[in-house]
Amino acid sequence: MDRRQRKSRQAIFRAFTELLQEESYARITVQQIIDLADVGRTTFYTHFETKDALLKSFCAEIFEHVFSADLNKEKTHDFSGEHDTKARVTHILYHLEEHMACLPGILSGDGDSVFMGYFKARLGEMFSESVRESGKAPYDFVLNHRVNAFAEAVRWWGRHPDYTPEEISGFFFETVPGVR
Amino acid sequence: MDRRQRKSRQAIFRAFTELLQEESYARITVQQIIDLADVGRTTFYTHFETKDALLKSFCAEIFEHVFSADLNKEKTHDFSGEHDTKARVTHILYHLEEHMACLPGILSGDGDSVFMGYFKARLGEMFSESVRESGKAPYDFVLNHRVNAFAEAVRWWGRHPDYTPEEISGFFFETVPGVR
DNA sequence: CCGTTACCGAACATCATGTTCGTGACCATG
DNA sequence: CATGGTCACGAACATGATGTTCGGTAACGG
Repeated sequence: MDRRQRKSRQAIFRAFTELLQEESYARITVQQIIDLADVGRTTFYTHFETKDALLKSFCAEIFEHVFSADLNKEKTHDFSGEHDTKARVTHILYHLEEHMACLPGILSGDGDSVFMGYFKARLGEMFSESVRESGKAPYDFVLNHRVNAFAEAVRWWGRHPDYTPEEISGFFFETVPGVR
Repeated sequence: MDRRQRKSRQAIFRAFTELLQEESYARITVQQIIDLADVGRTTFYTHFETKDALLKSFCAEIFEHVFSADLNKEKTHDFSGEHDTKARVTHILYHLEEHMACLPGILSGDGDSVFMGYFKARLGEMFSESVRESGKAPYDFVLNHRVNAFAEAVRWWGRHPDYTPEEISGFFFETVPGVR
């Protein structure tokens, strides 16, 4: 890829992350992004079709990072049973922590659905095998509950950033029993 | 209040609910509302400062209805302990069911935060006494989890409308143990 | 060195929100 | 019924954001 392309793309992402730490996604304008990134308006739109497309790429990149790192670890260790899931969850939290500063900006208002959409899809895969059909509640309901419980735990974390990943993980497993 | 005022206000609400059943809040324009309500643009803005203000009024009205009816019932019966909360929850679900058709429109994308903001605030009050400090997880975390679990149960219900309020209530208490 | 490709920036089109204003209809009083 | 005050009307306007077009310029890579 052309060096100029990389530079522009990088500058846009950089500016975007910076803005997200001070303002909610909905209130960030393309103008602010291109001013801070110091690229032309046209350049922005050749890289990203819309503002939403930027957010999507951004989220996709975060989660690829967060979850692929997790998969590597999984290959290396290959635990089984309860311990494995706990380790994975904690590990995910560690990787999410790196992007913590952006979370409030993304999660407030409009960007929420994009971010959570990606996140919950990934979590759904991860928890899908952990649900046992036991009571009357449909599989779907229970899976949905666990996915949301974890997503909300992360959101809660964003408002109480002083806790460690291990603590958050602990709170989650304590509050949502039955996860293996 | 002037009859003309009531008529306009009612017409706007009516049009809004109707539109919400077919389109997400974010995609509904003021133009659509005033066309369907058959009122002037000026009229709309004398009744509601902004489009968001309309949504807020709308949500406020729904929840006043849903929760105040619940409080009446509470006064009449005044159960205590587990049974009471279950009855209240089921009752809330019954009242929410009346507005079910609007939910997908409100919950997708932008309106979500307004609706959920109101909803969770109310639920927070309701569940606040039900949380016992037992494990390591902070009170705040546990309360947040229960509130969200219920809110998400309602959202799930919106995607699976064939279940009854009792069933949803049952799923909720089965999935989230420890609620009194 | 040269063709290709990306960037620039200013202007433009479009669309939705919210405002202004003069006019006319309605309503609650005397 | 009369009359003053309130509300509704609609067209035009201001604003602000998104996304597009285009001719010119500079950097890249072979």
